[in-house]
Amino acid sequence: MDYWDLFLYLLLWYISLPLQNLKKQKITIHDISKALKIDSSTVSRALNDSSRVSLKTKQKILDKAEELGYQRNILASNLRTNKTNTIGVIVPRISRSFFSSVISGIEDTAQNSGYNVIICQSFESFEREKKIMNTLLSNRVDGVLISISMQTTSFDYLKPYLDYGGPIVFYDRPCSFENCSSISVNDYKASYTVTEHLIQSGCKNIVHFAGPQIIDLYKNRKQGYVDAIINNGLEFKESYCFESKLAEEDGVAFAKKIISMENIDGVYSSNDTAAIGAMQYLKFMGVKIPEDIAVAGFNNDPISSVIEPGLTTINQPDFEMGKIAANMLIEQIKNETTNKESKVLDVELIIRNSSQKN
Amino acid sequence: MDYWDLFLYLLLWYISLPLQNLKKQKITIHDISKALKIDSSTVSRALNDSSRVSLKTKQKILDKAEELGYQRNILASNLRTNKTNTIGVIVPRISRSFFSSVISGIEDTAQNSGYNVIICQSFESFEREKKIMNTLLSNRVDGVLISISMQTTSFDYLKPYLDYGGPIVFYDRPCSFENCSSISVNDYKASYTVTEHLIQSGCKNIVHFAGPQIIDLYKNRKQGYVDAIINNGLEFKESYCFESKLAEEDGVAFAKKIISMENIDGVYSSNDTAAIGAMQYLKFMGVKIPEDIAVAGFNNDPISSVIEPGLTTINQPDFEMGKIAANMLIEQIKNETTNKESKVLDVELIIRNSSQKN
DNA sequence: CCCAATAATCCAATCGATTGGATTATTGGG
DNA sequence: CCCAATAATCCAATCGATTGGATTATTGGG
Repeated sequence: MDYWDLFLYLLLWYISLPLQNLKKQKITIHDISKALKIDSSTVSRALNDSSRVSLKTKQKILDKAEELGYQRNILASNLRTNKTNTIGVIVPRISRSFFSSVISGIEDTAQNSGYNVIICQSFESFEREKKIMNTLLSNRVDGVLISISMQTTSFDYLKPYLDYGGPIVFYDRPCSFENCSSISVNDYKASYTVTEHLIQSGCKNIVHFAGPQIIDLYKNRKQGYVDAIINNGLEFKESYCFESKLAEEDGVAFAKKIISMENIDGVYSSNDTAAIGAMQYLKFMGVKIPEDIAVAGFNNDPISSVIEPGLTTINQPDFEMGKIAANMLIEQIKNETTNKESKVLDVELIIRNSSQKN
Repeated sequence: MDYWDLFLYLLLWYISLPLQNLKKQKITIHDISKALKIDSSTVSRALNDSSRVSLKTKQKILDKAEELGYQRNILASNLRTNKTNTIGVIVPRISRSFFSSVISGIEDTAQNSGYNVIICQSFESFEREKKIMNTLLSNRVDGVLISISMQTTSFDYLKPYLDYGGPIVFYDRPCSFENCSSISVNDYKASYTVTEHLIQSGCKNIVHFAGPQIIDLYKNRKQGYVDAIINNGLEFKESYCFESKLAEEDGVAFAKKIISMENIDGVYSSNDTAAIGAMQYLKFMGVKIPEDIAVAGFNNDPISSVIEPGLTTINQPDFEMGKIAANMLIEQIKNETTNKESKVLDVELIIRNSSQKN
């Protein structure tokens, strides 16, 4: 008989094994409700500090919640209130220092306003961007901040989210779509300034590394370059413009072309990454910077101050842009309105040795 | 009478105004259910491709869902199934290139396995880390990947999440806590290798920029340095070890000290950031690298190949680490088990000019 | 001590999807 | 054509928190 007992005991133990690995049941308001014999609605109100609950009861409930280790189930709360207190951020790549600063700004503001942030990388892929937008909609984020990918030309994929009533704010790469707000820097003016700076430094034949022209941002940067060239009495040549995605390899490839062109004495790249690729190759080939060829970039990546010579570039208020973008979005979420608004921030020309011929 | 009609019309229009800004009601399975006179449970099963629904009905439901623009409400689904298909990632800073590569690896694996990723930055703050962990628990993420902050010494704040049954995997900065898995590189061995390389290159008095010694990772790196020094017949001096958070400014500050020490001929920094800060200052002061002082770092930041001379450093399999970490976590989520496992990856010494005296 | 006014608490429905079990419809062998 | 076996569909409860309205308890003036 003792053996039988032992057997039963072992059997029960064996059966219970898989259960030990299951997620423990979390404490809910109903547990508190039962423990105190107080209706769960009152518990809910107490936990939300409602004035409909007496101080005495509130304290009892809070104490019990603490004691049981209660943790509000946000999923249930969100479902009921139809809010998630979460904003989605779509970013081309977080590894670009510009974007990671913007994100820090966004997080800063969001946290102060009680919002969570979901960061998603599109890796400059349109397909990925569409998928992300879908996920964000499914997750019912309260708003979306987006910097579109270099491939994005159609914006229909944003429709479902807008129809749902979620606000969207474009940052860095603005685009005129429906009544969405946007925040960016004055790319045209910045570009004009850098180009003029190169000209004043003595450049006569300046090539331009342009980004994808389907993106307004890069179109504006190119236009700034074009106008500065023309307004300063130089001749604009389309053959001096190289379009690419501005990766480091693109810069290297363009540098090769430039060397074969022989008369080039200046480079203005739409970002630092490509500028640095070009500089590395030019230096490797014995071209003197800035004496033979002056170089300027855009973004003020940390790397631009480390390379030799230091790279002249444009510094953008990245952190601030993130803060403002988040503020604009949260404003719209709270007001449940969508009054279009386009903010444009000013930038700063950082002059280093790469551009100073004299 | 016509005026009255007009008045009524305007009144109705005015009343409806605020409604226009409200979020539109989304289509639910019940809308599909009503439209087709099919029970919502069948609709749900059809949308989940259950075998309990006939092909014909399934098609009808899918068509109607498409037609109405149905979008599954993930919140409701998650609440019911007690799963979120989301993993949380806590990272000190996304702007560090090492971490952004790890994240890319994590996202890659996660996406392939159907998981969403929430990225949260602790900015090396313990307080922030605790808050984030709380948010992740409240949001009931299915698992957490964490690289602890430089301030983290106590791990009690992880308890509630572990009690809840959520798995945690440490990456990059492992720590022996309960039965949590971890993945990291062989910091000790890497450190030993770099240090020995500096010695073989002719360095006799090598200082070490150490990270916070409360973090195992930095302890291991220091130990590798110490042992390499001793095993190669040099004298270890505690005064040659400078502890800091390894920011660029720290590197600059240490460089100042080094110059005043006069006999130093080598620097091994626990990260590239501080190494580069030091290099910049040393170069500025006219110290020749590597002839006067050889320098080596850790991480292989992009910047390390751009600075002159190129910085000798350790390349870690960052992207791979992210992939493996995510895989380990997802494995645990699926199996609902937590068998502790510590993976250690190997690294690669990248020799550039900053360390080659001869 | 009574009763109206106010405060505190409870009831019951709801958010949208999922799921075990019950019921109804269909199939096919005899 | 009948009926057992199987397929397809429906019923009803559930996940956990919230909320408008109903009910009960308390307060305080007379």
